[in-house]
Amino acid sequence: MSLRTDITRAIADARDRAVASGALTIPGGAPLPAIGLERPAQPEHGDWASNAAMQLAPVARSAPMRIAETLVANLEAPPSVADVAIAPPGFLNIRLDPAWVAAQVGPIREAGEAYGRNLVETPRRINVEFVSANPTGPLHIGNARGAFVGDVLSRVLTAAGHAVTREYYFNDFGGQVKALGASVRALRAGDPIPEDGYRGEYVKEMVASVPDEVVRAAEAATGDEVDWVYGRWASEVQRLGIEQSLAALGVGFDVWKTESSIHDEGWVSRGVERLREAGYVFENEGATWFRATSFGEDQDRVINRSNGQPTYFAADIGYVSEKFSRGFDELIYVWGENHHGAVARLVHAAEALGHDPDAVRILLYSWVRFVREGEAVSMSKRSGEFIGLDDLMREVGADAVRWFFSSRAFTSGIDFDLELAKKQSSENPVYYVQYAHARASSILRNAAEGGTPPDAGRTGELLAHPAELELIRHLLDFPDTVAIAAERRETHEVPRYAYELASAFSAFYRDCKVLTDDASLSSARLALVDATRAVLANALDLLGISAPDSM
RNA sequence: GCCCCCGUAGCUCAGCGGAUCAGAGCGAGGGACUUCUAAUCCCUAGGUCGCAGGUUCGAAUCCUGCCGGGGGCGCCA
Repeated sequence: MSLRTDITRAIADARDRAVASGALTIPGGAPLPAIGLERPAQPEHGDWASNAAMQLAPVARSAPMRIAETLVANLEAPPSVADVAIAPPGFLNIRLDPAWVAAQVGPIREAGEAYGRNLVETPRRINVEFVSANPTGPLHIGNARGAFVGDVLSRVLTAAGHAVTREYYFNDFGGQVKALGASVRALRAGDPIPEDGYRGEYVKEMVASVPDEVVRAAEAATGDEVDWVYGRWASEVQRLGIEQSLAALGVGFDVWKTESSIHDEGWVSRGVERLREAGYVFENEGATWFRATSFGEDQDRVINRSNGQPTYFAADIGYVSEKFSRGFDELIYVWGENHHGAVARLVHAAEALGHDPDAVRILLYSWVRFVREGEAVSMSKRSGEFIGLDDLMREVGADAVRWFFSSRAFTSGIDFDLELAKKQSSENPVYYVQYAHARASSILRNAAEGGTPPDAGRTGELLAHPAELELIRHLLDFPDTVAIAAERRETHEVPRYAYELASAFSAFYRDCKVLTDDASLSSARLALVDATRAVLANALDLLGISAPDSM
């Protein structure tokens, strides 16, 4: 499937043969360690290197160098491999056959958009829920990270071959909706906004456009219901705005789910009933509780409050059932780390409902600290003090923002300096990658005008320059990059890869003139340019970033 | 008090199921444009990988303790 898996498998086979023939003994039948394979930094260490012998040393109770020799003696190398050298303290340094490498241009080019796709042997049905910001105001820059982490992760999982459903969950049921409604009511009446109300400009804008039927419904209502009437209307307005903002960012969703629908369709009551039958629910002090302590948590969790209102957790119980009922193999939740406290109870509730707890994966991304000229910018919808996501995209640019968020591990807390981002916008590495794509496109255009067609038929013999081979080796890395990112549910390796590919292409451009008097060589190099252009486009597509034909 | 992330070059961050890892981008200094796109390329500078122990033949990477930053520990979401 990929070079990495080919070579790894060959080493594993060599090990197994050695064990079968008695050349390698594993005392006590100890479990075999995984075979590590990496791209060495120094070229003299080959194209790939494996630490398999050193990993095996403790379980085989033998010297790494001797094991390495045994592995090499039993190795049936794939055609891609030219030779395998042993280096102290026991590395296998693997060198690829340059002619084989050069001959891969054709297959990569033919695969085109399909290259680096459908890599997994067993596709899974995966639900990715992300953003899920409350519909109490516009998206602000605090929501940006979740949006791009979820979006890029979904793209990578899809590319790897999984069936991904992207989902947004609207909390339209909780007290924050009532608080939003109370703010609208207060502003309309000229009263002060309640303590827990919302103070943003957008609330005032909404107040100016409350439809007549909403006003009539509110006038007909009594007590708290007045706030709910305004709140339901206002949250629906915000919800539409959020959908538009996300669409403008290129962040798409397949399913928009509301908390109220989870309640209305009975998922919550049925879920709680199932938990009750399983013995995980009890009543105490007028409230209904989930016995989280059965799963090692330090306290039990309230499902229904003593005032009769369900908690957010109640909806989570219903929602997790509802999601599994749609046949997903895995549920991914992209949450901000402030939800850390809710992780254990959700996983345990899923387990108590009879689901595989490992199928519920919660990815917590760390907070972004937004800084403007050294000062932290506070972000609060209630105070109305925040920077809109739409504003950020206008200020800094969508491609630069996407690159910024997708090139960092989501577990790292990061600083986002708004002034610096604007200043460095033109220096952003994303443009470097796009530029490489534009440059490749330009060469292909020139060739087409000059009547030189790309031809990958003889690249195996015609392409041998170090810069050519290095570029092709990078192209060959793409499927592994996608597969590893998908497997780890970590996508920040993709921008890094894209940058390195662009860099290898720049070196090639510097060292190898594509359009020359030698028609055969030109055609072969054009095929390489075309393959590179396609892979750059594929990598950028994984990030949701455009691949321009000219800049 | 307990739990979870994080601490690596001036800045922003990779690397962290050990070895063949001291890395990238930006910034700083120097150089290359009658070009298949200079939004590019080449060179230079720089870090006791927070601190202290431990495990190991070998630790940025694993363990323990401290220090520092962030986030949790609600009948809030």
